[in-house]
Amino acid sequence: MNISEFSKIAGVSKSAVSRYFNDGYLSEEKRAQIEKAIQITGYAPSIAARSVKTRVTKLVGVILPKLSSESCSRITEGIDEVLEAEGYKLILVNTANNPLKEIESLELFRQNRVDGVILLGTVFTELHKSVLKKMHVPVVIVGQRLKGFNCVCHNDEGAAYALTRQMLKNGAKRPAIIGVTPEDKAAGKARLDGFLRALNEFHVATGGKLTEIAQFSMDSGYDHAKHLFSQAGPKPDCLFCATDDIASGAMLYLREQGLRVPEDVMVCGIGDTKIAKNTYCPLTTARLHYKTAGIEAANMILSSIRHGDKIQRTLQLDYDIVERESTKRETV
Amino acid sequence: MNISEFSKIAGVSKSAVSRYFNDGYLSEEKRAQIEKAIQITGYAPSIAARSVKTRVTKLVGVILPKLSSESCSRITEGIDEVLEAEGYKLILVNTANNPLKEIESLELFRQNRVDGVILLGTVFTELHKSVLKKMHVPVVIVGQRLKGFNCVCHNDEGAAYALTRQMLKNGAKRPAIIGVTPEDKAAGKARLDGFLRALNEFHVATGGKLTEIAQFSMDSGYDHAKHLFSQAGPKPDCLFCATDDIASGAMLYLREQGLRVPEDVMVCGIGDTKIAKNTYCPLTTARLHYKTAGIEAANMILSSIRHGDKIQRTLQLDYDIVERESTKRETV
DNA sequence: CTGAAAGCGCTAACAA
DNA sequence: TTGTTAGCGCTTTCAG
Repeated sequence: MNISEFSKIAGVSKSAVSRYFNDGYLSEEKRAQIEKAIQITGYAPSIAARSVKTRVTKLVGVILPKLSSESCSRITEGIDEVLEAEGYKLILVNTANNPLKEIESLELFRQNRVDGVILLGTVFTELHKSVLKKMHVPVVIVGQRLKGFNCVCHNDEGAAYALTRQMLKNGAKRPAIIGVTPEDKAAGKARLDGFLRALNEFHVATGGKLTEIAQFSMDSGYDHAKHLFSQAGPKPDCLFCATDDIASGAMLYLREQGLRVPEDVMVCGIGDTKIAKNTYCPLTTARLHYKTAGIEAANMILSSIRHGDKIQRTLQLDYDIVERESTKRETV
Repeated sequence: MNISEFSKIAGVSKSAVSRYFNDGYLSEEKRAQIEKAIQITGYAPSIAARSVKTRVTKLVGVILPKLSSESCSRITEGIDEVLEAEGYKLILVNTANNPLKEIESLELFRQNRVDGVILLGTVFTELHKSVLKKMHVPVVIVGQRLKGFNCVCHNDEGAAYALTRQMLKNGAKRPAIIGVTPEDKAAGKARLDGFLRALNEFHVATGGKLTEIAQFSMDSGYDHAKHLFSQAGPKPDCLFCATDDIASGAMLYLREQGLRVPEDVMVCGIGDTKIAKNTYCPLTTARLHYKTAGIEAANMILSSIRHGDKIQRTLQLDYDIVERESTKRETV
């Protein structure tokens, strides 16, 4: 069923039908006729054909590294909340942590198919930047800051600093970190920087052997805790983890080894995801506002789509420290 | 840049360009010319215009109740894995547990925009069924069974039965349940049925006061545990929860009250999500194969799209019992 | 193997 | 207000 056929059934012209589904500008009679015809036929206009003419798709592409991670899904939920209210739908690409797929997807979105792209960023290569520069649709990056682009990001360095400082203040003497790749400027580099800044402030040596680089997962946290605590020499007495998931995995290992949290080892994570409340020793962490980040990113992309904002902006959302038992220690 | 303009730059006809991006029926020379022109111009064909002609969008709609739930995101991940390999993209609708939005989205997808729809189902009303019947594109339902439609679902009743039976076998005498609305035939009704079947088998009375109906969340689990344990009369000594999240919330309450798990109260959940491993007393649960469900649903929709299968099928995936500490009890 | 031309379903400018 | 008409950018016969 197409518009011509339908317009005949409704007894009006094609334009009338088009107007019905668009601006309005229509008499009540025609409107009623069309409505009746819709009841009968179930007609709905083809979005593809409309897009050819109008050049708008009402689609926004969302590229993310791992859909089943709580942070990504909460950001995406925020994005969707705003965009769906404006009649946009999300088209999703899960790159499964494969940077090549990020590039591919950007290329795919480059000229058509979507009105804008939101990229939940991880690692940016030169290739990324060059592809991003060539985009013909607005782009917003979430979770990272990249000069020359619209970004919504967290205060990663500040959160890591505050958490580490807290552990040191509570009496920890020998801090270790399980971070992620510093190629990830936010979750990797910035959080490491924050950790180091606190160490520096407390004049604590930063033993290189006490630095692990993990993947974004519980299992990886477990493995790296094992590695960390299997080394010769004095054991760490506090552990800063780049994410709650890593922290939860590390805690699983500590428990296995009969090491008490926080008495023997303090632990903290970042994110304040669901797991933090539930670990056997409730996890101190920094709440990052994932959903809000999604909402703000959606607002930015909307504004770019509508007004073609040429001036780029970076929005940083702050964290809240959530202190639970995993970093508390009675001062002796 | 459109195909006409581009074909001039490439020095070939529009048809040649179209063939390049489709079947290929093209000489090497022309192919090379086109490739060179692409390098220069960055031309890519408009998907919308293609869809108008071919009537395929290479898009599959996914409707789900809550993106940020681990089960939904894992199912979606499975769907994406299969579909993206076949060149399809996902268009996502997060209904935020609003059944009206399910209907709206189905209507939107009814005639166009997507080649197929995968619905992560919750509660089905008559309206749902009538809208589903009118769909002009293939539909697959995940997580529920609905006669007359393609479904991929779990063995909810069996899992609930096996878990409850386990607790009873381990010596529990006074079982309680925190379920979800029985309008949800899978997570609500079937799991309650399984629970009751086990009680029946062990000749345990099913005190109506020991049945709570919660939402799908940790907080709700907490609240309903509180309600359950605040009642007069003997307290339950084992607690079957419809989901891991509910169980984790309930456990938080028990801990607050100084009730030990499993010594005072056994607890189990369903799903085997990340949280189950991390609760202060590791949670016994039934692993449901979410990602596999997504993969199978994607295969089904692909098959329907391609061969227009008219005969409907229901695929049930079985569970695995994962016994952790929360249901263990030394027999006295 | 190639190009001309018709037409997919829709929107929007224009004339009425 | 309304209908006619000329495209939007592409695919796909069809004749060469």
